[in-house]
Amino acid sequence: PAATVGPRMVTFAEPILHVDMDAFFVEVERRRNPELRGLPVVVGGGGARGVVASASYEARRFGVHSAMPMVEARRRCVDLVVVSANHHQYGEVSNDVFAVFRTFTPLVEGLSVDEAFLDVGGLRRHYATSSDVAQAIRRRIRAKLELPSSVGVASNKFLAKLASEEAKPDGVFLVAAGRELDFLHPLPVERLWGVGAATLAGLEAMGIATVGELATTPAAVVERRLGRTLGRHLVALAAAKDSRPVETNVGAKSVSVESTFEHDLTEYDAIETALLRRCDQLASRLRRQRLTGRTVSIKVRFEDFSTLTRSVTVRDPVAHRPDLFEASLELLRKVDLAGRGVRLLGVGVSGLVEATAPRQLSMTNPNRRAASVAVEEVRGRFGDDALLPARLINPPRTGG
DNA sequence: TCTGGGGTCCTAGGACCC
DNA sequence: TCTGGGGTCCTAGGACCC
Repeated sequence: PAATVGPRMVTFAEPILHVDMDAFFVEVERRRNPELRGLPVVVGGGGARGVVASASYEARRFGVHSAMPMVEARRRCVDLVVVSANHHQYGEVSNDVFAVFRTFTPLVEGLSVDEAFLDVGGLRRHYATSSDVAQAIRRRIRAKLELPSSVGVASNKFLAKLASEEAKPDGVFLVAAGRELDFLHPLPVERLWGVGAATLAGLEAMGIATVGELATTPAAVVERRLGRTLGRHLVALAAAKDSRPVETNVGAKSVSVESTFEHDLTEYDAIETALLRRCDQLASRLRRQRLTGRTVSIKVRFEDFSTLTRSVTVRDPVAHRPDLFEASLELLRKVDLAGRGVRLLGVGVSGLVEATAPRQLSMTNPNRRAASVAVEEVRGRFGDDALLPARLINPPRTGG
């Protein structure tokens, strides 16, 4: 909330910024390796089943975009340079970027590693317009971190988010107060935040192609097809109405580890070992974040891409590998694998509770619990690979 | 095109309780 | 008595986002 003087808020007409880093993973890689500049570069999984996580603008000119299978990306751009992802580093650079945001305002709401909403209403005395704030933020990110970014400026969050797309690459785009509908109504409906493939199909079935057409459709008609919550929400957005405040982030709600095998697994033992490996990784992550959780979930994706999840909620929060493995193995045993090839296996924890009180680390066997605590202590000091369960040492090279 | 990995939110049904 | 309504928790699936 901005300061007030008299009856009027001292703020900008367009106080909301959406800052979005340009081709973030690629630009972080380029900072480390300048030879990548000017080339069609993507960051992503290099394996047969990898996809593009981030594409440089040079690569985009060939029709390459994020989420595209790497095989297809290489087909479209013969000279494509593929760099494997280094998510740990992107996380650290992301912290640097967010630190710059907070030199302008504490009202920062992160949406992902490389984008955030900022409410800069409180900077009215320091800048003539919020677009000036946007330019100052971009300059500071470039000066301190050598990274390009784009900023959308608007009177609310969802318009700012749309505006940052228009700003790219390396620019600022303002949706002026009072001109919102001029900007919004010509856009195709799929540009609305929250409209994906399924919702788009529903809207198309109603003959709605643009945001303007959605805005003139009776709310009841939209709600009947899309459901009350979503329908109401989209109709409001189409009228440029979005009163959601910028909210500083609270803690995560779930932590999970999943990965796709290079080749589908059919042997039950191999699937079980892969599950143990994921439990091991998950335990490490939970330890680093000092979290425990009450609900353990597994995710199984079959060769035909059909996917199922199973979950169980336990009384006392868990975080250590043996507990995670025990719970997830029980879930796996409930799944009818029926000789079907398993493409992906994942395990996760939700219902998170901060790991402070020792009694939250439930284990029925006190000796095993003591051993697990010792393992986590060693890993905390010497790294995650310092101690491994026997069956994870020298694993067969099946990829996973 | 043959489809990653990390998340969030919503819906819906059933159990259970008052 | 054969039948209420609301709240909360749990599970499963799905849409969506980057």
